[in-house]
Amino acid sequence: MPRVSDTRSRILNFIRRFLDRRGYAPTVRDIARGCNISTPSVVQYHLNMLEEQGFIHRDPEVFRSIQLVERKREAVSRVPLLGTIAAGRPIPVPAPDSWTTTPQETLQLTGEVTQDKKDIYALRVKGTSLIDAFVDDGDIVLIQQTSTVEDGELAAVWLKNQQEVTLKKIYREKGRIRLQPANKEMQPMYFKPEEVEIQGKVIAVLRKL
Amino acid sequence: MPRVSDTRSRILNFIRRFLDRRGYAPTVRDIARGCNISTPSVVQYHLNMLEEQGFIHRDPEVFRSIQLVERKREAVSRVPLLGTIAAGRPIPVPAPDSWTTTPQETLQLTGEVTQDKKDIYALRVKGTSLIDAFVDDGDIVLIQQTSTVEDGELAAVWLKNQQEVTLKKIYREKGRIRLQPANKEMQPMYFKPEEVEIQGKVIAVLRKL
DNA sequence: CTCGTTATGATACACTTGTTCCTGAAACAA
DNA sequence: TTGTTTCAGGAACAAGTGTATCATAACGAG
Repeated sequence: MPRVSDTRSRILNFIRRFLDRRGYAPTVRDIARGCNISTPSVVQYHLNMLEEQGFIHRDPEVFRSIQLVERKREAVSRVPLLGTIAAGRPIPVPAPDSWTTTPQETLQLTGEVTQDKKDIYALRVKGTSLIDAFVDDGDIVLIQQTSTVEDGELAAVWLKNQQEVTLKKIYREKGRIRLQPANKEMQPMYFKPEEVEIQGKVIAVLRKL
Repeated sequence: MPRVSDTRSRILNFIRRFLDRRGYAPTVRDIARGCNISTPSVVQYHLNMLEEQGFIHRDPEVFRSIQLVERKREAVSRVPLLGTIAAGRPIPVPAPDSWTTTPQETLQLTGEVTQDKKDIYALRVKGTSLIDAFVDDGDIVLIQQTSTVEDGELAAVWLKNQQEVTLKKIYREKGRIRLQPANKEMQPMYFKPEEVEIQGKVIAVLRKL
């Protein structure tokens, strides 16, 4: 982390305040006025330095394009709440392109929660069929749509014979698949590979009270 | 919610995509190009309509000042992670002013998760002593520091005699306090009012996998 | 049909804004 | 000294940009 000169930290703070209060970035002349700098060229000079040092990002020639790198991690992504997950119903898995177009309920979550994963969606849990995964009625499950699940990861699994969905840790063993409940006191279940259908990977569980 | 014409919803979607991808708002000419509109004046016309209908906000004469009203709630707040919650240890409850001063681990969460509550902090759960509240080892519990808890709310409770902390729904009955596990199959416990100490209210539970 | 509303189009103006080029001061090392 | 780096100030340019004006088309209500 390079040191920041006095003027530059004043500029950074001004950008922060400006973004918080106005919702968009300041121009070089806004900064000049706000930091008692008499000319845009000085601001331009410091902005170039700040960009070199990795504090901000700008798109050349684009007005009001200053972005704070420190706020990139606070990026809020909108996770579509696609439906409910219940014992006797398969997980609804629509086409990814319909996620953004269809106006539906969305959760606004930080990367802190989504862990910066892409292609994730949320489902609300209905019923107490998932208590062996410590997931209660009303909880929200964040699922990453993926076909490849590592051994030991918590997966959303559709059991074809039982016509039932569960959340279990998955282990591939010779000739069979072991589904291990998160609750260590419960026994694992074994299935043939063709009996289970992996719907996705559970990224997070959110319970709002 | 007023109806949105076809062109206007296309414009709205374009603004959404532009904000997501670039981090700042488009100009009227950006929108014109992106929505196959031949002239800025048409975009201007629709932007005025969208502002009247309350979908967007603009600062007059300011470039790239379009803001989506639907995204006003995305405010990110930093929630301090104050320590761990374990069976045999009381909940650490430091003075609120030390939350902001001491540099510690913080979670960046949207109002979606914090439910816009104030005075909240987070604790990481250690051990499986809270499984009767469907809270597993490693989960993060968001707690609002408050002395008043409504009946039926999930509270963080310190049991003085047992020297133990639990998360239970609290009910005040005549001469005693009933602590009801979230797990409906488990039996409630009864205590004298002076035996329990309410530390706060559980706002949310977050499990990252 | 006529009329009013709504939507689209072309053009132009005035201002905003990023950028560049120049000068110069201050600090510091060789 | 000399040269280099960093920072500040002034002025101006070229392009970007919000906006206004006028004209025209589409469309439904009466």
